[in-house]
Amino acid sequence: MAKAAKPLTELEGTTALPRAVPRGGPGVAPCGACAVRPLAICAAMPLEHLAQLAAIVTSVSLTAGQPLFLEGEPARHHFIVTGGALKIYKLLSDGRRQVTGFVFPSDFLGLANKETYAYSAEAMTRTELCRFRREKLEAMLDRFPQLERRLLAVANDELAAAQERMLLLGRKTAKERIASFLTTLGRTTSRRGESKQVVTLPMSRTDIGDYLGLSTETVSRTFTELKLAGIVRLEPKSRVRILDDRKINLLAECEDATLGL
Amino acid sequence: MAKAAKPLTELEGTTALPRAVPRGGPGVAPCGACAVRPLAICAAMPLEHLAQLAAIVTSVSLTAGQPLFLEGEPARHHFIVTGGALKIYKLLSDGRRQVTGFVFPSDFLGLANKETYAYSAEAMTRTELCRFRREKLEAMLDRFPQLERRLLAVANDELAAAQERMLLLGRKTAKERIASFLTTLGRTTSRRGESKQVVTLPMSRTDIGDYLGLSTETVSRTFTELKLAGIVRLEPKSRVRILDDRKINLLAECEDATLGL
DNA sequence: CGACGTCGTTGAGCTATGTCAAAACTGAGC
DNA sequence: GCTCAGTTTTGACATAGCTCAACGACGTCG
Repeated sequence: MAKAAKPLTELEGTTALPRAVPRGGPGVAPCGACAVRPLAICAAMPLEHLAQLAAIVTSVSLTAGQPLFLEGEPARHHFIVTGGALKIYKLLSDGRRQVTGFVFPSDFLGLANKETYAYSAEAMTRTELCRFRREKLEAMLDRFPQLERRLLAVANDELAAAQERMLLLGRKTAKERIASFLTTLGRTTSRRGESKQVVTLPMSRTDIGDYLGLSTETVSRTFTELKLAGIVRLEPKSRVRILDDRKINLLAECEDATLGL
Repeated sequence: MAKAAKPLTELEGTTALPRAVPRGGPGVAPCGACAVRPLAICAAMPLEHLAQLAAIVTSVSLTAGQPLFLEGEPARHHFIVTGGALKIYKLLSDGRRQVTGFVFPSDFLGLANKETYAYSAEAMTRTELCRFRREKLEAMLDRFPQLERRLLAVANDELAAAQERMLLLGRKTAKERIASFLTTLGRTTSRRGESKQVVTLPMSRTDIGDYLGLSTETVSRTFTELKLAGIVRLEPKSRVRILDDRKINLLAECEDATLGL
């Protein structure tokens, strides 16, 4: 849980506090050398104008558990994650929580927001991000249609993923949810080059439960079930090794399960 | 349920069948006179170039129960609904179904699709749509950045709505789901000018169940509960009258419940 | 206008998953 | 290596919502 750390935006807003968090201003973290650029929307930026992007970015970093922003705050920034991992979530007034997504390096963070943030975002590990003032990034979109096109594609993908999640939340059993979770996470981490057989879970059981619409206990029990069935092995450091690819994909029941991937 | 009618795209694809369904080609349904344009993305089209939009549109109509397209088919078209109502849904291999959305006049239909449709779409009542070949609409986006900007805004809104639905599906009780459903539907229909107190439900109890992640029986029971609690009245012609605005908003627990609207 | 098929409602019992509580593990610091 | 706080796992029990089944309402079509 959040350790009552103040959200970044508050720390910085209009106050004159020492800027503890941003690590560098324009030019300090040149986009040209960015490791996640090929996968991020920045890849759509024409190389010769990359400096314009670098000129409006601020690099920020968060420690585990630190909120980036809270639902309902004025949405002043967009972000691109360069390292670490965050969760985004919505709360009900009595504390029930739905984690609506996990955000990883190269992901764009800021869609779905209007005047205010539509959800809260909190770092799960030490996290690095590029921060853009909204107006400035949007002006950039005007100037570089390729960038806007790319953002639309990202929104499209997220929309498709959201519908997949609705199917999961509305109609899948606990076992299917966990299986889908593992295969989907495996697919996204392998997109960034890592093995698909070993999935690292930077989030707690509670977060997984709140993501899948289950209780912590059910998540835990279901992991044990999958373990006893020989489908996964639970390894140290929050790693899960997928032992039986076919079975877990069958359980996950995503259309692409039949691909046997 | 679908009456085994063939999806529109099949009926028309490359075959030489008489085009029974499209009601008019370019120019026949001039965008200038379109009743939903002010609310649809077409509103972002500069008036003086509206003819270009009209030039690439085909008007199609569906009868109740007729599929527009099926999940997995090549996604050749985008649509804008001009009349009626559709449901979009995803299926699991054993027939479990998640209705991921209802689509009403002025809504854009086509986001979230990649090469193939990410979900199936089926008319719930007699429905009229404008149909655009994907490439052509996308070429239009290139030419009219305002249009693309508008589409991005739509995607944004849908993303926010999707997250709200995840909260509903993952964490709300049956009563809260039905209450949220009614208030949200009331809000969208009032956007198109109708009363907010009387909500018309063009969809069956089964559809509502598949939309909210509940069984038909639970939907039905919950409606009766709300009725007995004096919160709604069930009227003929699938209408629901909201008697106690405050209570239903409290139940719905959407952040804006506190607005008392 | 009456019969039929579909859809919605109600009832009764079942089960997957939630809740509460305690035990076992894990990792950070000392 | 030991301790402590937090997390995960396991257990026992409770329950919201599901399933199966019957009944009722309603619109449609002959």
